[in-house]
Amino acid sequence: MSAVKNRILGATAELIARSPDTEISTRAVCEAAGVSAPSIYHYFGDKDGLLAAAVDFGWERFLESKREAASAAHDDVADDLRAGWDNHLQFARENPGMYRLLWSPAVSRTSHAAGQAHEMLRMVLELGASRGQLRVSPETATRVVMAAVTGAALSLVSQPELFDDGNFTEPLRDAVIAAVTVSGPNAATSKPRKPTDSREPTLASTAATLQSKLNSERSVLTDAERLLMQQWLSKLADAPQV
Amino acid sequence: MSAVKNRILGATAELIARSPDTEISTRAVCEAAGVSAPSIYHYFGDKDGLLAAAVDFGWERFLESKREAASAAHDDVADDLRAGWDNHLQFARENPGMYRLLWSPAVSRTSHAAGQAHEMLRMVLELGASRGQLRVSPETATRVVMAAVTGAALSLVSQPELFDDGNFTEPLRDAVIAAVTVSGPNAATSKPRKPTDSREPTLASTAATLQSKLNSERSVLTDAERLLMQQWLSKLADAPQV
DNA sequence: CAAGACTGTGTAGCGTTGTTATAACATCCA
DNA sequence: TGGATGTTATAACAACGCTACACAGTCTTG
Repeated sequence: MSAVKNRILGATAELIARSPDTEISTRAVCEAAGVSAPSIYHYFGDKDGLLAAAVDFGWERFLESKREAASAAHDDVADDLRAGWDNHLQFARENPGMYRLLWSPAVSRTSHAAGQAHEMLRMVLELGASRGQLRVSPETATRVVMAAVTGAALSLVSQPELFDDGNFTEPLRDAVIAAVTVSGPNAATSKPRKPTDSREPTLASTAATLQSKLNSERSVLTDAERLLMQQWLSKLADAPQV
Repeated sequence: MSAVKNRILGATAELIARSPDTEISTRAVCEAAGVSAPSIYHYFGDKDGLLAAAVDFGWERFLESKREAASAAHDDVADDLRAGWDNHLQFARENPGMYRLLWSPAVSRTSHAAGQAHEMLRMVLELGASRGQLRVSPETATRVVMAAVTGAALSLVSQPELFDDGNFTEPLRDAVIAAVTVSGPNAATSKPRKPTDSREPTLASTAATLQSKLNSERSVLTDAERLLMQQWLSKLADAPQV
């Protein structure tokens, strides 16, 4: 690949990472890369082609760095799914600008990154299906997991003020994985949920109930007591069930 | 509201719906609405303001038409979640352009639609939590459900070639709902230590339930935290109901 | 009733954007 | 050496978001 092409790609990636609103101009790319306008169009056709190439570039580098660790190394497909989910979220956190670009109307049709991720996930799931570890078809499982993880990632990078604190990705991840896989022989090592009699409230659900009641009703506690208690109730309500 | 403002808003909505790539120009809006450029800036400040207003407009109309049907009409919060989920997906399917716009970098910071949806969901979930139907805190449940449904909706409207056929949204929906709620329509009626006439657990009864569970099960709290919490739970459980 | 203030709209134009026609430059094979 | 090919720069175009300014309508105020 041409050195100039790589320089343009690198400059674009850096500008995307810097720009908070993911809106960069071709002229800024030219200045940063030390080339002039027509070079971009010579190599990438148009602006969308450049952005798509930059997204593919970043995505590919990330996948490359994680491929050996992530790809189908486990006996239980649930472990593969967990690893893939976490990697996906890691990429989104480290490259928020590029991740949002992936869903930009113009780019999403020209970039191959999303399709690649989809395809990789499907292969992992088909392997799991061949072992009888899937509760639904590999196609459906791919769509379910992919939609959930992209939703989690986009929420994180796109509305951090609503989603950043707290830990909502793990419950979602485990719920999705539990929904598409059968609990295999190794399910003991990975506990999505404690199999309880579901009509009986759990420690966590009771804590959640008390939490809301404590907010809405007057009680004998002082304000300071109530505040500290709310913190602990949150911990209890969101803690993984033991 | 000014008639001209509404005309601009309607023209913008129609252009968004027509344009496949969600990229419209202010000049096209002017021509379609029969006004000239400065009017847009007089009413909406800038282009992002116009787009955000258009998204809010469409979103608000959708919410209005569905509000009475969706809002907390059921005894089981899981039914509310199912209805809300389906409504959310319906809006995305009917207004794909606007839905994608909701996640556009510039618009998502100026539009209130996403925040409104988040808030409505949180209120539904807090009501469910007060009935003891939630497995996690309302905040976490809101984030989990919201991330999942937006992921499903965005996948549908943004990559229909990968997601449109087949039915992946229902498994995802049910998995998420099962993960954040306790199952069973009467999950709230499990026996507290201090039984009351009402089928709904009281603040005192919930505190008592948590107290016993906190003693018998391991939790994430330290010993000191648990001890102090037990004292406060005793106060709550024994306090006269207000 | 008249004068001014305010609001809303149109005209014209600014600066910037994505994009391209054209030409100069370098490199390589004959 | 000489053209053929691939790559880069100059300059410019059309369309864009946006705004300064002037004019028309309505409302307040004396």
